[in-house]
Amino acid sequence: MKKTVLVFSLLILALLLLFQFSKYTVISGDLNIEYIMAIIAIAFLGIGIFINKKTQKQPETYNDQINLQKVEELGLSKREYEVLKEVALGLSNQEIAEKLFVSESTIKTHVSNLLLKLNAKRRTQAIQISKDLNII
Amino acid sequence: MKKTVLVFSLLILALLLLFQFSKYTVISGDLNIEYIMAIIAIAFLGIGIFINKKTQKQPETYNDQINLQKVEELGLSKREYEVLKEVALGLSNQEIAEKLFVSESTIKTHVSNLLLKLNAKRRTQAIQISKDLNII
DNA sequence: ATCAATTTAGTACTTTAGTATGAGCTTCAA
DNA sequence: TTGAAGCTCATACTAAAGTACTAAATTGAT
Repeated sequence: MKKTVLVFSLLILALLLLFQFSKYTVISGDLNIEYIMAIIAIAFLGIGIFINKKTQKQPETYNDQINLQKVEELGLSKREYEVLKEVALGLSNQEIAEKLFVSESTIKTHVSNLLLKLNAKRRTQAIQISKDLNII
Repeated sequence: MKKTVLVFSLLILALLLLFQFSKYTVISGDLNIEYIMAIIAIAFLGIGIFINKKTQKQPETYNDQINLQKVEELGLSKREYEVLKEVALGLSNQEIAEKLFVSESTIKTHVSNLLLKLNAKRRTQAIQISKDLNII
């Protein structure tokens, strides 16, 4: 945000300076009007490209966005989904329990339910299925 | 390539048209020079952004090639690497054993060794680490 | 307010995973 | 040919994961 403001401020400044410059040169007759036009055109073409580059986000993950709709379709509850993500991180039930401040029993229950909903036999399979469905 | 030629042709055409237009308006005194400058600036700013968008390539998959060199660095044997891939598919030791026509003991040995080499505590963690290292 | 779903947690159990160790067999390079 | 490395397998463990219940507290919508 701050960068955007800065860039636009500089842009406006550049525009104003160009106005002054063009006015001066036209009046004094030093330069042909075509040259000024060309300079402005090229300069702003460059600025346009520059701005675009800067504001362009890294596309990285636009094709593997997490499909939250699928999560709902599967009937995964908020907590189950949360646990699933921890499982995929490679944590044990005990570690997940500590991370989420609940007992290991609770995590076991969640994992068990989540395996049913994902139609997986093991947590490793659940990870594989989840990746295929783009939900993690 | 064809598109690039087309875009640049249109650009040059636009530039020439602008020159003619500006010359006409300056001579006839219809418009203030500042307005013309502003129009040119904005127009070429837009063109710059447009060109940049069009020429931007999709980075797709240059970062997820399997890094076999890393496999060697880790000291993973051929068989261990094979087992690792099956583990990542979500198979149990028994299932992997059947798939590779060996006993479950053998798979357990391989998995145990592979966890050591990957510095993982569990197979799920091994999957996560392997994905990070781009070896699966 | 009430009902359904969610979250929590427990017990008791079975299954799977993982460790440690020893050992036979094969392969391949020094 | 000897030795290191890799693959195989076994036994005997311990640890972790997963199942099958039951049940209480919480939350959210009708």
